[in-house]
Amino acid sequence: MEQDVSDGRHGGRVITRFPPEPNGYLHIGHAKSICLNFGLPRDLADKVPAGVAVRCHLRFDDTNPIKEEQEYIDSIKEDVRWLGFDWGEHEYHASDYFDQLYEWALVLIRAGKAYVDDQDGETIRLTRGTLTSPGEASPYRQRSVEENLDLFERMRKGEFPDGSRVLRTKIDMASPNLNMRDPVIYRILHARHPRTGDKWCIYPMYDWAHGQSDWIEGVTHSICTLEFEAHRPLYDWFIEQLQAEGVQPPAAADRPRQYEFARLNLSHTIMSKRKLLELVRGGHVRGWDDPRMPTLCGLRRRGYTPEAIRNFCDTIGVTKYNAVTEVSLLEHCLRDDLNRRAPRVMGVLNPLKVVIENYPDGEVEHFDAVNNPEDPAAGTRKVPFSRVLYIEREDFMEDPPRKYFRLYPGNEVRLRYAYLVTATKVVKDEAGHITEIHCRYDPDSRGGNAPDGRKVKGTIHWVSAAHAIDAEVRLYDHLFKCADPDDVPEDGSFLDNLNPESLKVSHGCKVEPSLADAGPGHICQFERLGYFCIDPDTTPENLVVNRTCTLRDTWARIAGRKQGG
RNA sequence: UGGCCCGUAGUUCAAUUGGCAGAACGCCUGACUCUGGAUCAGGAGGUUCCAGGUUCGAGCCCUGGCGGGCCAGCCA
Repeated sequence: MEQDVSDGRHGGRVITRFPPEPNGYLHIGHAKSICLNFGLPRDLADKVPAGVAVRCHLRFDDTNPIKEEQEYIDSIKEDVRWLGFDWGEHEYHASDYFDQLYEWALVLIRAGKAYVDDQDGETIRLTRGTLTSPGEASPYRQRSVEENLDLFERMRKGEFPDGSRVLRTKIDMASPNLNMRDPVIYRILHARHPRTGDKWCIYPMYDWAHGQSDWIEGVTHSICTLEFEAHRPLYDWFIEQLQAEGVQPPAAADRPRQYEFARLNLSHTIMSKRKLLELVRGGHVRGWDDPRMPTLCGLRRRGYTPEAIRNFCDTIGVTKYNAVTEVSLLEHCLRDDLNRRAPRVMGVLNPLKVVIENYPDGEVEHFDAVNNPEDPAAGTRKVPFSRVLYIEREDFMEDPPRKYFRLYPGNEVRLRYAYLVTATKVVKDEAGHITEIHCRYDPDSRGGNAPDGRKVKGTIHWVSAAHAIDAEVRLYDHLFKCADPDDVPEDGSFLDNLNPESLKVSHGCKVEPSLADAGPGHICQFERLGYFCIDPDTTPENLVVNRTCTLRDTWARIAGRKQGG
């Protein structure tokens, strides 16, 4: 689509825009649009002669002051930057064009192509007709230019209450495209605008503001989602009418074209701003940045990286087919990126005490541990080892099934980077719960190498009890328990599909001391467990860690398969 | 029941614009490994929604169906 354009149209210029309405937080669906709009010109930059404009604007579609807030504007800018995109000087607001839009509305009125309608919203709706029947003309449709000019001026001055009058364009009440049945382009809203304050009490509708904003900015490719397809004839109509009246935008740009693509749908989550808001308001999540939310700030807190999200957006492609992408693809992109960058550490989520019987009490050794096998430049670190350790409770079984090659009585495993140990004794409390394991270590296996070359199947992670840092770990799962949360019976709600186990908090987890210096946002891999990041809730007394995602776990699949029969 | 858009592997997308239907993810098998991770190799998986037509040749063009989406805000 865009290749055709780079060979000729618009003089080679490619100017796109990302046009959020500042009425909520950006989510992964917006990321698709951001990557598309910013990515297109970025990728074309070196294929175009010097001096030819190739860029993406950030434009806030702030035409409805009732729903929009500065808070959202700030968060949107932060999120777009975080994703790795830069709009340079090209930050705009539809509200920047309110004066121009007003002037152009006058042009339409003078040309007899717009009129003030005194009917109320209900009446306008009723007379618009239906999908199969034409609408009826408003009794005010034939007002004189002078009367329209006068009324519109008085609308602007604030002489009329909200909802009493609107400015409509005169197109075709019988059009099969409902958007062409004399759409409203101005409504009266006595509301304070975050940017223009009380200057206006009439505000342009989306259709009137969007295309003309594109035109003013010299946008060449106005890329939006599928539901605006039916608006394209209107988009074109406005510009054609203005051109017919001899209007040119200040920049004298040729007219922009609108293109549509399918918005992102992700399984196991929802993307609707309204429903997201419902989750927040209803206390089903802790806020917009809850790590289970598909919002960009939620994903960021969860430990997602901009690279992972961008790669995901590249992978899913762009079509007009209304598709549902599996979350597993997003998670694959996440792991792919984290695998390359996340430093490895050892952490024990569900600690089980291990005493090395034949290891001297009070002695401490430090072993070299590789920070990232995928990145030699990441170097190594020292990990302390002593007589009393913690291992993962799941890494010991008193009575193991076949093909279980972790610790069990009599079996030898490797404590990663440290020693080979063999379980000798199981200690239990009165209730029969295992409270600790005793092992013997092979002093000749220092560093984890079998002196005689004997094969040791299992390698498990551990943390020295005396040196461990306590941590609270938050384990996340999909927010919804089924692929399509909106798939509910007639009287049901998407809330019925919330996954009750989407958050599990583990207290008393033990992590290696190297994590002491890491601050909020720090990402790492707990070996064999998954990727984790430090949550902003962390205090000097309480380390809080989010599990970003698990590692791919073949054993869990095998075990699950057996259980499931 | 009007108009517009879309139908290719379980999923997301390709197919040099009419020339042997492919990739990635997922799934399965194997190799390797001091992460049961990663990596590597292999495998299964298709009536290209259906039916006609044009053509030497159709996923692609034409006609008609079927299925899905969007549109009746003074939201965007």
